[in-house]
Amino acid sequence: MPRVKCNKCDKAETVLRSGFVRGKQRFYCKECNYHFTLHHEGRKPQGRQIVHQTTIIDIAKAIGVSNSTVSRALRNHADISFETKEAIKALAVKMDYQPNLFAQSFAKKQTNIIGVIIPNLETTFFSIMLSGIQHVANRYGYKVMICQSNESHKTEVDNIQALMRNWIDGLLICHSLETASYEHIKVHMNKGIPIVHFHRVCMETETSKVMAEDVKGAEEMTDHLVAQGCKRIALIIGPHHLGITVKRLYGYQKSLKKHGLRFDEDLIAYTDFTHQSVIMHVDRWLAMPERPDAVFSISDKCAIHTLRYLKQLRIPVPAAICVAGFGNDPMGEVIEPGLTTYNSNTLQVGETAAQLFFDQILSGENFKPKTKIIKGNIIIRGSTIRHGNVQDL
Amino acid sequence: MPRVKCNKCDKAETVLRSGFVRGKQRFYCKECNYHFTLHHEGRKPQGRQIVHQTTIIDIAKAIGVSNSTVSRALRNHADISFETKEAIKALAVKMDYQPNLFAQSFAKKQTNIIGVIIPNLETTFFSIMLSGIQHVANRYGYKVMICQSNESHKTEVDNIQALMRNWIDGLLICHSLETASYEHIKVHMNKGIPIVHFHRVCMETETSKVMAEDVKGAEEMTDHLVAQGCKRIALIIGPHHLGITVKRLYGYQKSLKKHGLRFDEDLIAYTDFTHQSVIMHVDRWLAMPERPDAVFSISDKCAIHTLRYLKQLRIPVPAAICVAGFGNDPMGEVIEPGLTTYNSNTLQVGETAAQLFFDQILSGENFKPKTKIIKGNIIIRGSTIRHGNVQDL
DNA sequence: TTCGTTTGCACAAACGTTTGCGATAGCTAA
DNA sequence: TTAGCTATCGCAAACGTTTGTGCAAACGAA
Repeated sequence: MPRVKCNKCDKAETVLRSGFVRGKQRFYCKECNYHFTLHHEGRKPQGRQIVHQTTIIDIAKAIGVSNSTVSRALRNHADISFETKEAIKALAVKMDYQPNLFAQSFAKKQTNIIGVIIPNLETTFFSIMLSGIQHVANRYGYKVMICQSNESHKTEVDNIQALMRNWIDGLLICHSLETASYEHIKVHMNKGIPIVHFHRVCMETETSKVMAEDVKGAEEMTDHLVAQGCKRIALIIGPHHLGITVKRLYGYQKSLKKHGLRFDEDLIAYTDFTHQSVIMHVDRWLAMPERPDAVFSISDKCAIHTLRYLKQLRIPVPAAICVAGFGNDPMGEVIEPGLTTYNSNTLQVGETAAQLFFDQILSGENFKPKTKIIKGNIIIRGSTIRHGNVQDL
Repeated sequence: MPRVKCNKCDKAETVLRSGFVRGKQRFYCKECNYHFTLHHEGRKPQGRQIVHQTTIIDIAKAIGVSNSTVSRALRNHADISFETKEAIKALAVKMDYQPNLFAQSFAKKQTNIIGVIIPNLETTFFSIMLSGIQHVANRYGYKVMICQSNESHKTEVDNIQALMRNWIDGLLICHSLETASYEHIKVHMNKGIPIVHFHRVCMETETSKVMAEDVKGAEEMTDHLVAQGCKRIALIIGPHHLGITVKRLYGYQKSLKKHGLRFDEDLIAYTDFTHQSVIMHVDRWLAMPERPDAVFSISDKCAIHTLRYLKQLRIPVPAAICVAGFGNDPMGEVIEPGLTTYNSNTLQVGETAAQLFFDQILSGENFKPKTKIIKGNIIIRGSTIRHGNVQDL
């Protein structure tokens, strides 16, 4: 018989062993018909054992007030007397109190975190937009949580799902190339979490949107190429379903029409912006009986691929073929000849996206989604200058 | 007399008005000596009114078990019977249950968020490392919260402070240029939150570190320049206190010594990596009676500034001056002549940094900080090739 | 005085999940 | 049978903060 006393009757002779539960010896008191295990200490703290941080409760105990008073004092609530406030604040500093933002967010149901989904981080274009978002967010005391979709629709959906699980106060998204359906966005439209689209926007949803001057920019660029004497202007665009594809194609067509040039479907390359797909189309064009005399890409990255490939083939740029891009990638300034491009003010696109989010949460119920077009300007460099003395604008 | 009944004695005739409290009429019952205000509904939910998300409690009520059972069922705990588990899981799907990660983290005192502090996002070099971190983190189910220090020490300190307020499970940091003291890191060393340094590391702390082959890379590059016939090799480095400055300078000196070349302090440029500071030093060098015949920059960005500036001055590269960089910035491949550089496997640096964090949390108490050196390789391009037929390695 | 008002603080619920342990019904082996 | 076990589930604390409201004391005016 074990020498253990029953928790109820305090007798030892009626206690029997009663198996194990979760690895601990269990006992049974016949008289009380009572099962129990031994445990000496109280409830143990669980989870990773982190060094104890000073809490509001610690301060409250130390100074002899309630924790609500401490909470209000630290937040300068009017209900607390000046003296109490000062005493509490001083003690908080002395005890190195750091508010547990986590508990705070939990209580307020507000995280002060914005989720951002972008195709990837390595592309300068996207990282610059991201930087713009970050700066504005920081100004409002918000943190930014970033997910990369890697241009995969599935990853994008997964990321949204993860972010939306009560993490974020808002979502800023630039869709992946693959994304053609927007159900994953619509599902979250009624949850009260503001969603802002930027760069690659979705026209099907009632969300705020930020984009470049896609139509005007493409039109201006095509105008410029025509002015340089180009008559067969090839166009590198993205997938059919992409907004910027549609809009920049429209601007291009508008310009052609204006100048009485024929639109040739064969000069359009729907790509996924990869090196491979660009080269394929350039090869195709070069094999045509009537070669294009200009290539306009709606992405600087692809324009640079084209430019380098043409140089590799010893085809003179701009003499034989002009090359123009869109987006003002820093690399366009370094390559030779310099790449003519449209400066779409990438940083400002990011900043505006974040700003629209704050507009929305600050205006509350009666907010109507806004669409902002960020003004840009054409930058003319060597890759399109045929008759000299054209200055950078 | 107001027609209001006392909450205690239920009489109306003894009740008097008793001022206003927080904008609401207050009453007082003479007989009970009891103050009260009227309020009809119960406690209202506060904070931003978000659409109600299904919680564990909802499921528990719907199916008639306790919430602990639901929690365990969803996490596949052994204590729950197969049938119950299946029923709960099915209902969870049906009710579109999304676990509140926030409450989860709060209860477990673990956020599954890694904080990352980098100088900025626009620089390709950093955004690539960041991407590496992200990919590894995602593999482990962690999210990444990013802060930019903008090369400012104060911002860096502020960011750490903010992140450390119970937000993050770990901190990955690449110090700002200004950072020369590491007190802000040491303060957090004993909080049980793993800290990993990458790229710009801190040698004063017992933290895990990831860096490139700084000494060997600089030495190899200098060797290469010497092999090209260069005898006066100028060096662009960062501030004195920076680890990569010290180590790459050391590698450079090692090579000079090996080849019997004199070390000339005048050929060393301590910069802050800005365009301006680079140009200043290049001007200084060009004005010297004995001009350098090579410029080696420990940052590709500065090497590119140099290269472009020399081209602008019509100084032939590499014929008059060779230019070499470090870091394998994609731009080095595009510029003409191509920039010789040291490929430090930036992506892998980021990946390894994240991996070291997971190594640490997985190994628990008995973890010893590790230092990993990421192997790199020299990439030889036109900017340093003087006697032809040197192949890319 | 005495009623009416303000000031300053305390109490406790609420947030959603995890988890240590209690507890019972039913099962198994002696 | 019955003592000893196991399988399943419930209860309630704990996490740290915010916030609606109760309430006593001080204060002011009639």
